[in-house]
Amino acid sequence: MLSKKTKYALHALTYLGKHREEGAIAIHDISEEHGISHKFLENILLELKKAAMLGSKKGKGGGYYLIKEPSEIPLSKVIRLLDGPIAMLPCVSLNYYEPCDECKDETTCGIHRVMIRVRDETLKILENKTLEDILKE
Amino acid sequence: MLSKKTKYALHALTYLGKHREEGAIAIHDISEEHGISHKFLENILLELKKAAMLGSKKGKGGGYYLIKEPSEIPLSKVIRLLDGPIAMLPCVSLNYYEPCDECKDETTCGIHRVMIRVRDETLKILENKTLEDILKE
DNA sequence: ATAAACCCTATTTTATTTATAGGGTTTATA
DNA sequence: TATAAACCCTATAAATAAAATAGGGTTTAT
Repeated sequence: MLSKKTKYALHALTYLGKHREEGAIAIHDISEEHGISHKFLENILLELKKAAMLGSKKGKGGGYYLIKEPSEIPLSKVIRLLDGPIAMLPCVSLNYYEPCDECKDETTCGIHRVMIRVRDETLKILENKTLEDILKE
Repeated sequence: MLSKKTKYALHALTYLGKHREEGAIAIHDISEEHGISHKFLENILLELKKAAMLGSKKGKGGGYYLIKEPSEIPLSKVIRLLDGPIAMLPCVSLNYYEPCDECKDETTCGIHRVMIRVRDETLKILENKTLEDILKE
């Protein structure tokens, strides 16, 4: 299951995408729209900014805005940033690999093999679907 | 990520599958093989039994054993039993549906739509891959 | 008889997620 | 140039969920 953090991030990005023409959008506007605590959302937006998905403008009238085309923000990137691994097992994670400590030999583990397939199919979707796809109804 | 409970369950089923000819297998044998706490594993095996995947035999020489062909135990069933939903969002779960409380309208939510696709592709694998597939190397 | 194993319920521990708190810095604009 | 609006940072608390432990009762093969 995706964490609330990730869900909030996706909703925030969607909101920023929809209001892209209006320049910087205040945290407040987004947090009210989706009933997210202002401070919690702030942390998330900062992470998105550090990851070069968002830009920000300080001072009165400031806020956040997309600095990439929605088509250039794959969902996989957002999920990995806020949630970590997409894979169902650490031993098949591409970005957060760790051996499973229950498993003796990865190369002969049948569970491992199946989970690689699940990972690949999931990534096929999440790396190709972008914010743009979410924006269009 | 799959919980340890699910991983333990899969390993236990695999072990039981491999030693199917030997009749009832004691918890102890499995917990030693995979370094799982005896009591914790016991809980898991009981759940698997309640779900009609395992049978058990009491008394000296007793233990657990598969009561289905490995080909009749899809991985989706094991995961759902121990971990709950397979979907990435409650609002797209087939077996554990709940509305997302951040989301105003499910029918127009782009995130919802993508996650249905992820769910379907994941299930396509996990419902067709069975214990049998895990058993063969 | 008894030891081995099943069966059950409750509690504790640990980790993770979610949220809050509080304050400092920057900057547009009146 | 004061000030309000918004960014930025670190730390901590509260809530929830996962993992493990505890302890004891019941069944049954030998």
